[in-house]
Amino acid sequence: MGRSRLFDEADVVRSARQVFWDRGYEATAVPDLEAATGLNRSSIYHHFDSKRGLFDAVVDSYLDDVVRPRLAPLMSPRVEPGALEGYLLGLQRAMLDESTALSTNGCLLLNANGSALGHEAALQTVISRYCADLRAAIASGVTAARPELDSAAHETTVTTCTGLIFAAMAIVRNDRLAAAGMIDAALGVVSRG
Amino acid sequence: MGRSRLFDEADVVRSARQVFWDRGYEATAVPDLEAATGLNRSSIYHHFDSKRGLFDAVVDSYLDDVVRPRLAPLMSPRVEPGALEGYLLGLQRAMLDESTALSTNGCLLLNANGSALGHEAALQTVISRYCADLRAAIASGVTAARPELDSAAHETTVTTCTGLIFAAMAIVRNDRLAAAGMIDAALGVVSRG
DNA sequence: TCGGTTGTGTACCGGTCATTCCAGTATATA
DNA sequence: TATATACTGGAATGACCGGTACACAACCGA
Repeated sequence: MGRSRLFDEADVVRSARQVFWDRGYEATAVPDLEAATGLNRSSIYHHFDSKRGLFDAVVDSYLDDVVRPRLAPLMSPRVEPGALEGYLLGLQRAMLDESTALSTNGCLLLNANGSALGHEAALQTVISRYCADLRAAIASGVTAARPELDSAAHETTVTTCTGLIFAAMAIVRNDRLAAAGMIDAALGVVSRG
Repeated sequence: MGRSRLFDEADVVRSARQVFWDRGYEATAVPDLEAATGLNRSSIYHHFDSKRGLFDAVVDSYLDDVVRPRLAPLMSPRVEPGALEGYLLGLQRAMLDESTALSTNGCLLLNANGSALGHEAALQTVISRYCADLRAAIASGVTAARPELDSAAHETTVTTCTGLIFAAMAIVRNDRLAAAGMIDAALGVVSRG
């Protein structure tokens, strides 16, 4: 059945992810992707069809490898009372560690949302689902942490907590400490408010 | 002293602002700017030195014409108790009105922060100052609205309110109603929490 | 060993990028 | 009116963009 590929697709997508995450879609050139992945142009186009095709694979891997692992404890059928606090502390820790892509670049999808790609229907759908999933996970965490809240207070707490996470991811590129402060505020809202 | 210019600089920068705001810096081409401003390439380069020079002028005009007017009631020496609520309601109204650039594009500076320009020192400085000014304005508004809060509660309220504004601006492109919900949460935090 | 199939490398494509040059035009001062 | 100065239009610049064509290399099943 022909020659077998010489690269590991997951590795390639991860390398490409770093570049897109760092520079954004528009500012990333195909030669940058060649250099980062070690793949030749023709291989990239053979396996991913286009620069955009590789970006779509990167988005999938971002959701699978970056977003979901962190969110997993909040998406299980039985959520621990401390799961949300654990999630927030883990996020804060990553944001304060300047060696992580999260702290230097924020959220790949929120960044894309603010770029020209943010007006594209296909990506909008992905981002909408991402937001909905994140919000649902936070809601589960709030339910587990604060089961006594009435419906309105629950809703407010979820919105505020989710918003502070978005805010932290939007600003972490510019000011890590400010982002950490947003997460602190989220921790406070969950535990006290 | 030679020929006088045939265009109004404020008009030109405002037209360019719409394009940069909509597409982001990288995805905006000089021909797009020619079409939007009505200026020829040579005039653009003569007056603004470069695409980047025009973008810098656009950033200034964004701060002067978009950000500061809204924030003005919160930056005066005497801030009304209802000033922050008024600011938040005005922001929410603009975000729900699909004909505004704010609702379709979010914040020009936060979008730039998430693009490749976000790694550039010069723009980082501008964005840091913007964040600091916004936070200071919110702090004045919180002081006026909730003078009874102790220092810690004041700080938490300011952080939460500022964060929810960032969150709303980060997500409004994708989901106007979600953004409006964030502002609602901010209103709740200011009035009750 | 051999045909068919898949993966990879080199070279190239037309198009567009930001930028520059320069000739020519308009105007303010002298 | 003369001249210096500022502004503008059009054409051209080299570099780079994303994408493609094609030959060859490697490997599978037979």
